[in-house]
Amino acid sequence: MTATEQGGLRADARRSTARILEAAQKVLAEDPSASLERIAEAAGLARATVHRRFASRQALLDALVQDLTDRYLSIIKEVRVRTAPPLIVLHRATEITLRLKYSHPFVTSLTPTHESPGAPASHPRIVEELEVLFSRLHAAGHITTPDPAWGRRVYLALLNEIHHLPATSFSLSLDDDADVDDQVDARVTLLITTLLGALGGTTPHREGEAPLDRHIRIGPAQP
Amino acid sequence: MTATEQGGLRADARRSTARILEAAQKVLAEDPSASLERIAEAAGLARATVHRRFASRQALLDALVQDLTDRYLSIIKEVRVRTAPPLIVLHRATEITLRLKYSHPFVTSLTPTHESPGAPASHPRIVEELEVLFSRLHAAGHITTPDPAWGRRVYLALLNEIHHLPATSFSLSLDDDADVDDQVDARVTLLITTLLGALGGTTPHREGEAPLDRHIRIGPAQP
DNA sequence: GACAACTGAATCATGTGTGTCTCACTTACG
DNA sequence: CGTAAGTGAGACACACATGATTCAGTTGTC
Repeated sequence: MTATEQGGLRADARRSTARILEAAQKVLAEDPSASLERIAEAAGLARATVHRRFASRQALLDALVQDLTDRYLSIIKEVRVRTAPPLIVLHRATEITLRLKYSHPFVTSLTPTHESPGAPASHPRIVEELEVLFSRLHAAGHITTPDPAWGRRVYLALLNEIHHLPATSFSLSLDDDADVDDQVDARVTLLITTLLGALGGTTPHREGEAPLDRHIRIGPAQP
Repeated sequence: MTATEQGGLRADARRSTARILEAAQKVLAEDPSASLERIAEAAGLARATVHRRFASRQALLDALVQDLTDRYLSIIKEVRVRTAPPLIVLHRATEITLRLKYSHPFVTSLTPTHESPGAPASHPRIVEELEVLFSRLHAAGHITTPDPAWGRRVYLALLNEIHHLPATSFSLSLDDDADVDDQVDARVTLLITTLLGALGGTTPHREGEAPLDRHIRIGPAQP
């Protein structure tokens, strides 16, 4: 059900739609105006099939967004935006979002109004979650910026930036799974450090200090 | 000479090129894939004329970039990137860049490789100036981030973000000249405050404090 | 295994943008 | 003022993406 309501379709038809969506990701990520021909080719299908599964180009794009939104909303539940400690939420949500940006590079640059640069905002529920998170961060004192909208914008901008940051900055290959995890962790940390510095009253990243450690207090008191 | 080497062209021909470039700005800013037809219309000229002045669509886009780069490089000289106090440089350069982004909204989103999101980087000399500025900021202790590339990226991202920030955040109309100045000043201040916080060891914007005052020391000592 | 569903390949229609060309006209400039 | 340069309007060729349609062959499913 991740891929936009598949009705009483036959198994191979479902496979086709999935392949098309996946291929569209890759191709459109490199060239947002790529033709359906090229998408079909990348999917190993005939162009006619693409037209059969999606009534129009726009319908395909919509399905792409829908698919991503579905995935995102289902994953983001685990983060417990309203109850978990806000810095934990920030960390986990960032990680999830970043991973999604890596696996679905195109859709994340599809925000209809480019009110935000290239982030998976747009969807009202996602924006809402963001607002909750940031008001909680503010209430907890991790953020002191008066304008909450600015805070969210900075976050999304940095998210985008950290996403496009070349891998060489972290000097690791992208093939190995473990390395990918390291990549993500390093990026998330850098992003959060930067964000809290940008918006917060705290003084982040003085040489070799892990800033989260000073903010996060979980579980029973430590002696 | 601001508009790409005009050879021995007649006066009206030069006017046409200027009109086309100006119209292209407006039209392409709203729709980057707008047809030459629409650009010609916006310029009050026939489509044929556009083709006469610019051999191809790509040539027009190149001219657009060239034009902006020329303007930018000529203005940026006044900033004295290498000699003026780095925070002053940062402030003035930001203001200039922001104004340019307002008056030339399209080209600023034309960076060929989207290595950076929508900033007027790309051109090697501009990148170079940026590097100088940031290394000076770092040397002066205003920035403590180890990775200089990340600093530049954050700056460009924030620049872009502050540019697209809706005017309502500052509650002023965009028609009056004075108001525009206020807008720019407010935005530049917010950007620099955020940037220094994000990258620096200093603690920025605690309620109602003007952060620059703590960093900038110009002229003779104050009693 | 039979039938329905799905696919591939090929064709056709349509729309749209680009770029060229011509010709009557207007405008700049010496 | 006269000539050369520039423009507007229209026609034309061309490329390319989208979308519909048809039909023979393949594949899922009951």
